[in-house]
Amino acid sequence: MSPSFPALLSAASRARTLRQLKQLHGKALHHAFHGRLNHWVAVLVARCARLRAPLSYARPLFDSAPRPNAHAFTSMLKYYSQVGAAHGEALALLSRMRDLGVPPDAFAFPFLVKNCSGGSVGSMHAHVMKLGHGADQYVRNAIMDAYARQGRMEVSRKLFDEISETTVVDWNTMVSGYWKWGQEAEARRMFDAMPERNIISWTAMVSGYSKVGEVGKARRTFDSMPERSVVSWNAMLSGYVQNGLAEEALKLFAQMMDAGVRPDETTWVTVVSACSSKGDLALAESLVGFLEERGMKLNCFVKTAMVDMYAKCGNLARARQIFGEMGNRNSVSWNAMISGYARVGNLAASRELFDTMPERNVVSWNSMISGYVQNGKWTTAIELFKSMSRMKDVRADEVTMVSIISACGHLGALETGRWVVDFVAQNKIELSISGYNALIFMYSRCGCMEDAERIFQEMPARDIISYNSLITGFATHGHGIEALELMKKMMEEGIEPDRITFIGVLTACSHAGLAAEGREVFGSIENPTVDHYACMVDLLGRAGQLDAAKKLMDDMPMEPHAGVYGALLNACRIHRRHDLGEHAAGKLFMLEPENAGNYVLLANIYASAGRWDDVENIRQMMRERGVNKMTGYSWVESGGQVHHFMAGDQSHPRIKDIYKVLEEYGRKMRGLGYSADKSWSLRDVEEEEKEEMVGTHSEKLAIGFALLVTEPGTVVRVVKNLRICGDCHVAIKLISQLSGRELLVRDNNRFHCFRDGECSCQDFW
DNA sequence: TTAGGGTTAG
Repeated sequence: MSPSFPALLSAASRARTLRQLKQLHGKALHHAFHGRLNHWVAVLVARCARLRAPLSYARPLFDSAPRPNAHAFTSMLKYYSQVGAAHGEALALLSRMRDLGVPPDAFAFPFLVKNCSGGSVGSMHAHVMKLGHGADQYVRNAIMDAYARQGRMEVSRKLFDEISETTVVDWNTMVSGYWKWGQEAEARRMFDAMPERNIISWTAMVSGYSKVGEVGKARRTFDSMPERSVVSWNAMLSGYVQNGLAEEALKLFAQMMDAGVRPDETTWVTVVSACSSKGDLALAESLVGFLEERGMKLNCFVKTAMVDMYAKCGNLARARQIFGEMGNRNSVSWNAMISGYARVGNLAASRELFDTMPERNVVSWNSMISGYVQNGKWTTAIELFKSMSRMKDVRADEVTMVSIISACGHLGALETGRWVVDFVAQNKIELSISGYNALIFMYSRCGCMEDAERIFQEMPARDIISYNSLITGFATHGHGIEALELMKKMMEEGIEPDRITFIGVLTACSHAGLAAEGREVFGSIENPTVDHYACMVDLLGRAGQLDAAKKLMDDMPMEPHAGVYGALLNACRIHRRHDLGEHAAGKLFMLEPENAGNYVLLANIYASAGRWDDVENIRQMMRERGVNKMTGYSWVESGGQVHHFMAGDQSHPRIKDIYKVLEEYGRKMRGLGYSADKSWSLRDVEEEEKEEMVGTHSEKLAIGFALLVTEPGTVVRVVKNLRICGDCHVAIKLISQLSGRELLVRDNNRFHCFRDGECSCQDFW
C-alpha cells in the first residue's frame, strides 16, 4: 500500500537528508496531486533550504509548481538568503509573484530584506508599508536590521523610536547595529536603558567591546553576566584571539572546561586559531592530541582552522596532509593552503592549488595576488589582477586593491597605479584605513608627495601605519623638516612613534642634513635597535662626522649588522675615507660575501683615488669568490608598461630603436667633449670585462632612457634599484639636458628630479 | 522568519 499524501507531506517536512527527500519526491510523483502539487513543492523547497540542497535541485523543483503559492515563494526566498544569492534573484522572484497575482506574506519580507543592498532597502521598506506588513514585528525588525547593517543608524533608530511596544529583539538589533559601526557610547546607552536583557544582549556587549579593542571592558561585562551560554564563552574567547591575546584565550578556555561547559565546534575553531596566531607548534600538537583523546568529530570549519594552524606554524606537510584527508573542503580550506604555501615562498605550490581548485572566490584571488606581492613578484601580481578583473563571477574588493596598489608602489609604476585608482572609483570599492595607507605608500614610492599628502589629509581616520608611510615617504625624498613635524603631530594626536617611525625620521634627517635634529631624535628613543644605530651611522657619516660614526659603532650595545657597516662604507665613499672604508668593507666581505654591491663601493673608493691596482685587486677577489656581477636591473615605466633592462639585454621588442637612439646620444656626448664611449657601446660590454664594474649601471640606465625618448609624449620616469655610479650621474644629467624632459630617478631608495641637466636636490653627490 | 560566537586574503 502506498502512503497517503498527508503522510508523505509530514515525512518530507522531517526529512534529514537530501537523499530521503528525493526518494519521497519520487514516491509522491506517483500520486495524483489533485491540485496539491503547489503545496507539496512548497514543503520540499522549505526542506531544501534547511538541508542546504544544491541550487541545481532546489530551483527546478520550485519551477515545477504550476502556480507557486506564497509559502513556496517564501521557502525559495529563504533558500536564496541562506546560500547568499544575489539580491537580484530575490527581486526576480518578487516580480514573478506580482505577475502571478500572489501577494507575498509577512514571512517573505525578512528574507527579501536580508540581502538588500545600497538603496534597495528603502524601496523594499516602502513596499512593505504598501502591503500593510509594517507593523509585523519580524518584518519591522528585519528592516531595522537592514538599515543598521548599511550604517544608516539614524533611520534604524527612527523606526525603533516609533515602535509602541518594543521587544527585547528590537533592543538587541539596535545594540548590535551600533556596535557594527563602532558606536560604543550609543550601544552602551541602549544597553543601559533596556527594560529587560537576555543572554543575547549581554553577549552582544562582550563581542562589541572586543571588536573595538576594549578587551578589559569585554571581560568585565562577561564576568558580570547573570548567565552564560557556550556562545558567550565563544564570544569572549574570540575577543581575546582577535586582539592578539592568544595566551589569555587559552587560559579562558581552561576555565571554560573547569566550569563544565561543553565546547562546541565554534569553540574549537576559536581555540585552534588562538594556537595558529601564537605560531606555537608544540601547543598545536597538544591541542590536536586533546581533540583526538576525546574522539571529537571535527567539522569542515575546525579542520580548516587546523590546516591554517599548521600552515602558520610552518608545518606545511602536516597542513597538506589534513587538507588531503578532508572529505568536504570548502573554498576557505583551499585558500588557507594557498596562503600557507605563499607565506613560505612556495608560489609554485600555491599557484598549482589555485589553478586546480573547483571554485575560486575573491579570497582565493586575493591570497594568490598577495602571495606574489609578498614575495616580490609584483608584475605577476598585477597580471593576475588583470585576468581577475576580466572574470565575470568575481569582483575585486578592498583587499585586492591593497595588494595591487602596494605592488604598483614597489614597482614605482605610477601609470598603472593611476589606472588602479580609477578602477577603485569606477567599481565603487570603498577603502578603509589600510586602503588609504596603501595609496600613501604608492604615491610616496612613485615620487608624488603631493598626492601622498593629499590622501593623508583626505582619509577619514589615520593609524600609526598612515603616519609611518608618509614619514617614510618624506624621508625618501629628503623632506626632513616635514618628517619631523609629522612625528610631532602624531604624538600630539596621542599616537606613540614606533620602531618604524624612528627609522623614517632618522633617515629623513640624514638625507636632509639635519644632523643635530637627528641626534636629538635618536636620544629620545628608549631602546634603540640595531636598525636605529644603522640610521645614525648613516646620518653622522653623510654629515662628514665619520669618526663620531665609528665611535657610535664601537659603543653599540649589540653587534653591528651589515646595514651598519654598509652605511659607514657609503659615507666613506662620499667623503673619500679610504682607511675607514677598507675597514668597513672588510667586515662586510665577511658578513655578506655574496653581495657584489659592497665590492663595487670599495672599488669606487679606490677608483676615485686613482688606485687602479686596488680596483683590479677587488675585481680579482670577486672572481675568486665567485661573486656574480650585479643581477639588479633597472626598470622604466612607459605607456603603462614596465620595461626591465639588464646588462647586455637584447630582449626588448624595440631594441633596434633603442640602439639607434643610444648611438645618437653617444655622438652628442662626444660632441660635448665627453669621452664616455664605453657607457654607450652596449654591444661590447659582455666581451669587455673592463666595463663590468663601472659600465653596467650607466648602461642599463641608458637603455631605459633610450626607450623613453623613443616614446614621445610619455611621462619620463626611471626607477633604479641600485646605487648610481659616477658615469650614471653624467648620463642622467646629459639626457635630461638633451631630451628636454624632466627625469625622476630613484637611487638607493631616494628620488631625484632632473631638469635641464640639474638635480633639484643639492646633495646629489 | 528577527537579535549574540567560528576558518582564508592586506
